[in-house]
Amino acid sequence: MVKRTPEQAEETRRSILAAARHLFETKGYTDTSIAAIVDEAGTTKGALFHHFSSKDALFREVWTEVQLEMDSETRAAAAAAVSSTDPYAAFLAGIRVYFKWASTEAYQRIVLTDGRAVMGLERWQEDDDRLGRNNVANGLRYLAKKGHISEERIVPMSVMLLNALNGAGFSLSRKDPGVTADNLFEAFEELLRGLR
Amino acid sequence: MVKRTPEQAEETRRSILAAARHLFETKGYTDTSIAAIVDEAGTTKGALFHHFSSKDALFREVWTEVQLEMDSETRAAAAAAVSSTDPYAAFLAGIRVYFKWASTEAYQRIVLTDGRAVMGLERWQEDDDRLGRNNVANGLRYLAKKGHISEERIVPMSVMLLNALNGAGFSLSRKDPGVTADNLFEAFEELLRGLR
DNA sequence: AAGTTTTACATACCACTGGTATGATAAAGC
DNA sequence: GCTTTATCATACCAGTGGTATGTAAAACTT
Repeated sequence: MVKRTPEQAEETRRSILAAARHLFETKGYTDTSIAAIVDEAGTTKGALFHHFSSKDALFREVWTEVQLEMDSETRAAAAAAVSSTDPYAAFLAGIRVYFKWASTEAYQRIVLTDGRAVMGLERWQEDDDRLGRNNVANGLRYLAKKGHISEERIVPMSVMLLNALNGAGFSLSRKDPGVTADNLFEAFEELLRGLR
Repeated sequence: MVKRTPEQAEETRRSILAAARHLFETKGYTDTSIAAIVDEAGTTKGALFHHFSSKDALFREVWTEVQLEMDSETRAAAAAAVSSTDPYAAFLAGIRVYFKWASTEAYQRIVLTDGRAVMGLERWQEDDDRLGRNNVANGLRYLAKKGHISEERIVPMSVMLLNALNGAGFSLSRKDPGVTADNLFEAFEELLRGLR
C-alpha cells in the first residue's frame, strides 16, 4: 500500500524526525546522509521529501524541537526557584539547567555547532536568540529592576553571558584540565554578582 | 608543461590557498566547491590534491593562517599598551583588537562558525584554544598576580570571557538593536572589572 | 651528456550526495 | 462509483569530494 491514513502518515513523519534527530545528535549534520535517515526510520526518500522540503528544513525542525525542550525546562526550573530573599535565585536556577544542556554533546552538535553553520547567520539570529538570549535578557531585566545591574547593559550583557555559558559547556564536555561543572558555575555566578 | 620549478609550485600553492580563503570567507565551507577554488586559482583539481590532502586539510591551513594573523595583531596591541598605572590596560587593548576580529564576517565564517563544524570537537579543542584562550588566560594570569582575580578562576574565566567576546562579535555584526561596539566593549570591561 | 628518478601537475573516472520526476495505490471527497 | 488527492516508492540526475592514471619537465645520478 502506498497511501496511509493520516495517523499512519503522522507516524512516518515522526519516525523520520526521530531518526534524523538521533543521527544529527550523534554524527552531525554533514555526516548524516538522507539515505541513512530513511534507513533508520524504515522508510524511503520519497516519504522524507514528501514531509520535509529539504535536508535543511528537516534539520530546522529537529533544531526547534531541541530548543523548545531546553526552553521549557529552564523556564520551569527558574519559576520553581523564585525566592523573596535572593533576587538572583531564579535566574541562577535557570542558568544551571541551561548549563547542563550546553554540556551535552547533543545540544552542542545540533544547536551550538551545526545550527550556526547550517542555518547561516540570518536564520540563527531570528531563531536561536529568540529563545536562549531572551531568557537571559529577562533574567537580567529582573535584576535591573532590583537595581543590581544597569538598565542599558541588559542587551549586551545577555549576549555575552549566554555565549559564556555555551563556551563553558564546551569546556566541560571537552574535559579541559582544571575545569568542573561546579567550578564553571561558581565562576559564572561570580561574574554575574560582580555587576552592580 | 606539467612540472614546474619549486618557486612556481609554491606560487600555485599560494594561489590555491588565497582562492580558498576568499571563497571560504565569503561563501562558507560547504558552499565552496573544489571546482570553484581551482577555477578561481586558475589551476586544476590535480594541483589542489597534490598540495593538500583533502578539502578539510586545505580549510585547516586557511584557518591557521587567519588565526595566526589575529594572534600576532592582538599580541602586538597588548604589548604596546602595557601601563604601569592600569594593570588592565594591556589586557583590554588586546581584547579590543580581538573583538574587532570577532566582528568581521570573515573571522566568524572561518574560525567561529565553520571551524567548529568542520574540524569537530577534538581538533577545535587543540587548535583554537591554543591561541584565543591562551591569550585570555595569560591576561587573567597577570591580573591574578596583581591580586585582581582569584587564581583558580583563571581557566573557567578565560573560557567564558573568550566566548563572551565571540558572542559580542556576532551580536555586533548582526546589528542587534541597541548594540554598538562601544556598548559591548564597555559592558565587557564592566564584567571584567567586577571581579576582584 | 645520458639516463633515471621524482616532482608537479592535468585528465578521466568513481562512488555517493541531495534533490527531482514519475508512478502507483489507497484513502477522502463528491 | 467516480474523481481527486495524499502518501509514499522507485528511477533518475547533476554535482560533489576524492582517486587513479598519465605525462612532461625538472632534478639528481653516474
